[in-house]
Amino acid sequence: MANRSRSPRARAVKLGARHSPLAQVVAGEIRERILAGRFAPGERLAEEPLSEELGVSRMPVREALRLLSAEGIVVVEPRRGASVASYAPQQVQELVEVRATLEGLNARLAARRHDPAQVAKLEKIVADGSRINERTELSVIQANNARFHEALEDIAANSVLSSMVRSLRDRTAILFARQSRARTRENWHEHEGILRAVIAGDAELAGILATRHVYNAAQMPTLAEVAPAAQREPRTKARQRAA
Amino acid sequence: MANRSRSPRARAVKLGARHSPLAQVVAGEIRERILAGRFAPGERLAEEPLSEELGVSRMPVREALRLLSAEGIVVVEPRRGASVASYAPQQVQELVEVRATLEGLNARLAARRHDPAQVAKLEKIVADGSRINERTELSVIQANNARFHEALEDIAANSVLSSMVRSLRDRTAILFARQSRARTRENWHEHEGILRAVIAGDAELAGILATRHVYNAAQMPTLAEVAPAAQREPRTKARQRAA
DNA sequence: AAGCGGGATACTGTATACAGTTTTGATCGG
DNA sequence: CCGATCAAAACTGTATACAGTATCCCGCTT
Repeated sequence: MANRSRSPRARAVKLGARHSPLAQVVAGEIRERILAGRFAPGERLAEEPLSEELGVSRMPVREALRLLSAEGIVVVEPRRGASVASYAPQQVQELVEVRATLEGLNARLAARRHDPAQVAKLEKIVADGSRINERTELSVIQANNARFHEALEDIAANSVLSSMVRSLRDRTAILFARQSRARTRENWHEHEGILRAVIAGDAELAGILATRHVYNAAQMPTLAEVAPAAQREPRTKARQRAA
Repeated sequence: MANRSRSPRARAVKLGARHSPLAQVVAGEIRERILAGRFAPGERLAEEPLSEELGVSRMPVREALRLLSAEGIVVVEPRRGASVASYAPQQVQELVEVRATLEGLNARLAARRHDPAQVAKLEKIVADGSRINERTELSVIQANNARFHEALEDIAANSVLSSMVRSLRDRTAILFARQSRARTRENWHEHEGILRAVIAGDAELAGILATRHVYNAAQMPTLAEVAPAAQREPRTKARQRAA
């Protein structure tokens, strides 16, 4: 009963009115827009305009923004509010380093625990993937990528790792969306290689491939390639380098 | 007696009244209590009681709880509110795996970028640390540990990595607080080894030592030592809360 | 005695209100 | 024309209000 007078908030799309955690719904909506590029990096996300547009009060929006901030795709500054995260080259490098490492761990874990049922799923993904090429529709490619990652995460079975990697993927996704198109084929070949290593149970290889895959996608040199600092070479104390 | 005939917000310690981001202050307060064990794992953290106790309204408390939830030391369930995170053995294992990997990366990065000024700082920490033993006051030990970690993070200079590692440290801290006492000396020796490797610029070694250090502290076999694909259960979905 | 309503209670989710701070914009002086 | 100044507008931070849900306790039924 008591059908509330709908005066307060009745306009706009009424994304509210759902009986689920509103903040999450709102977060999903905003995340989607960010990842789709409808909100540009650096753009400010004021609470009130958003709340009006989505037809909810400021509180769920505020909470959603904090959520996204925890995911790293939004930045909240003390008395300035939220804006879409935009990463300086330095930070991109940082993100990639960490993500490469964790994707490596993920693949290694997956390979270690390979069980028959899961392997079957992987085989299927490999098969489907081989049909992908540069002209494949973007959404199909993305769907396949998503399946690849999900399957690997499922097998690795480390929820802590999963959530961190996912966050890193979102953050880098903002950046590499462009290049990914051109790398479609290599991309898939690399995925394939990783899957094969996992299927074979070769943890070491799977890890290395996954790590390198991230660096490749970022078109960035791997950690090992970058630093000649401590190379093979008899240990001659700490070598300061003037260069 | 639904009457709250008290002046709006006048009692309690008045942690508010600061002109800084209240939610952060509150988060700090709660975090401290959790890490100090004043809130036990699993204990529920209702918003209203907390807000009364801290002398602020529910909103900053709510926000603080979400913050802590992002850090992983608090869990927020849809219509049940927040409670102190409590990890099942399975998840502890997961946390350790990830943390070990990231601490390894951190040490490797630090070793790679070793610059003279920073190295001097490390030398000092090594020197101070050598005076530590089982009877050293806990706070001193903790301070030294903190310095160790901070210095390493500073040198590694990867802010993304830093924040993730820090979160993982907090989460595991809840668990290993106990054992750490007994391991004081080994602990320090291991730190020392890591620092020496970093000072020498031996990235490979520093990484391995740091990774192993985490597994040791957790008294858990390293990834490599675990029997590959030994025990495997069909991946139970999620642990439902019964009762 | 043990399970079953039924309601009081305690909290969470969301909305609204208001004070205090940035940000913006426009006016005035150089 | 450009820069400084000040006030209005736009937002954030925090408080309070209220509806809707989980919880818990207690008496009732079998």
